[in-house]
Amino acid sequence: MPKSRARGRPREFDPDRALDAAIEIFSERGYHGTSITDLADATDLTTGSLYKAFTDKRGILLAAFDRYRSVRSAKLETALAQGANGREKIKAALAFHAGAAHGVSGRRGCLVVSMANELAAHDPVIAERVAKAHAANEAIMRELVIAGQADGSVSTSLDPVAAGLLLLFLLQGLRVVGKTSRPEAQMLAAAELASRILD
Amino acid sequence: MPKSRARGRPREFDPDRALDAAIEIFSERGYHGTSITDLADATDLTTGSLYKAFTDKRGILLAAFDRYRSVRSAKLETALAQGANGREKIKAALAFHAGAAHGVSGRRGCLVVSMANELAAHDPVIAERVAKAHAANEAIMRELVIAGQADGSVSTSLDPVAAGLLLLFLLQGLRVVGKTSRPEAQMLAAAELASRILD
DNA sequence: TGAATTCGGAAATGATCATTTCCTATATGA
DNA sequence: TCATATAGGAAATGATCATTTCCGAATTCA
Repeated sequence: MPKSRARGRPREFDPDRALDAAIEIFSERGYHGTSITDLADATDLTTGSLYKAFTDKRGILLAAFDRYRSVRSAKLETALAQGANGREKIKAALAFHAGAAHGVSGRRGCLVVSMANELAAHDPVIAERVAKAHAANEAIMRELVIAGQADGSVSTSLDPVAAGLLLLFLLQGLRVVGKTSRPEAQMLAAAELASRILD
Repeated sequence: MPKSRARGRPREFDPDRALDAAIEIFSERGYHGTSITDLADATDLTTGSLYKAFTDKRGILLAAFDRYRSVRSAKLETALAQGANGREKIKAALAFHAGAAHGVSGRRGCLVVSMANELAAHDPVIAERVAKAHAANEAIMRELVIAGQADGSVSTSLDPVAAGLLLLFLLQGLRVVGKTSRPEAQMLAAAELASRILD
């Protein structure tokens, strides 16, 4: 049977579109630097509609954070699929993040980094989501190291746990430095140099 | 001749002490997350005294930023002096930052990272100071690579420019991940693994 | 068709914010 | 000693903030 429609007047806007705008603005200005009016302007919605859909400002952030994560994860997955072996996949991940850490998207910044810095110390829920995001990326890198060791593209003398965390540091640091723009080639060259730890 | 005292009523508080409190609170809560009342409470001063000494909220931040940089730089210098050669100095720098990226100071965070994320995109003056701070740390790391190549502790196949930037990514990333606490040993082991790029 | 429900939207609310003002206190310099 | 200048401190100011309220519109269910 087809799922029955919701009860009252149907929502006229796409919440995901609104969250995409929220992601941009929260990433660039931070949580406290963004007002509901800013969000209403960016989404072309009234504050009432935002409150009805997301409860409050923090609700908008939480939803935006989750969407940011899922969108970025999907894009990373396709980038990783390009790599033929563990080492190549690690280089693809580094290139993926370096690609986001320059120009417009570089200056906009990463929402995970932004929330880690601004809110993690005082908001346990945000802290947990940030920690989960970090743990997920760390795990991806660690598994790529292990896969590379299995396929012979990564040295077996490398500790996968420490290497996974090291690569996480790198990914996050790229986005911090990227806030004050650098040429793409420079970011990429430095990031890919990290593959030397795999020798 | 002894420098003559200033004209009016002498200031009763030590501005550097006030800035130390401002550094802590700005690092932890961010600029927009910190109110003048918060600063007045933390410094045991009235808002009037803060405004007389630092002009406005942004002036407090700017002064705090400069003080943070000079205090941290001095501590890094002494940490580096421990290293016998280029490689050891690089490991000392990594250990120095890893040491700040866990526990209480880890959760407090780095003011440079915080300002890069929150304000660099919209405040050109802050952006320039952040860029200068990054460039300074990058230069230190680059020069250590070059010194290591001269003393034989670092491979000459390494590009010092790219390596300097890579190490900067690492230092900043450490502070981001450190916001959601990790055990010191874990941070240190991962950070020091970066010395593999020097082989 | 009509009761129930949710949405869109504008205006109102009360809190908090950065900053200023005003007054008193304490110093210098002539 | 008195004019000048700056600090300390409390209270006032006006703007902005997040959130709520209220009302007309659009939809479902019986």
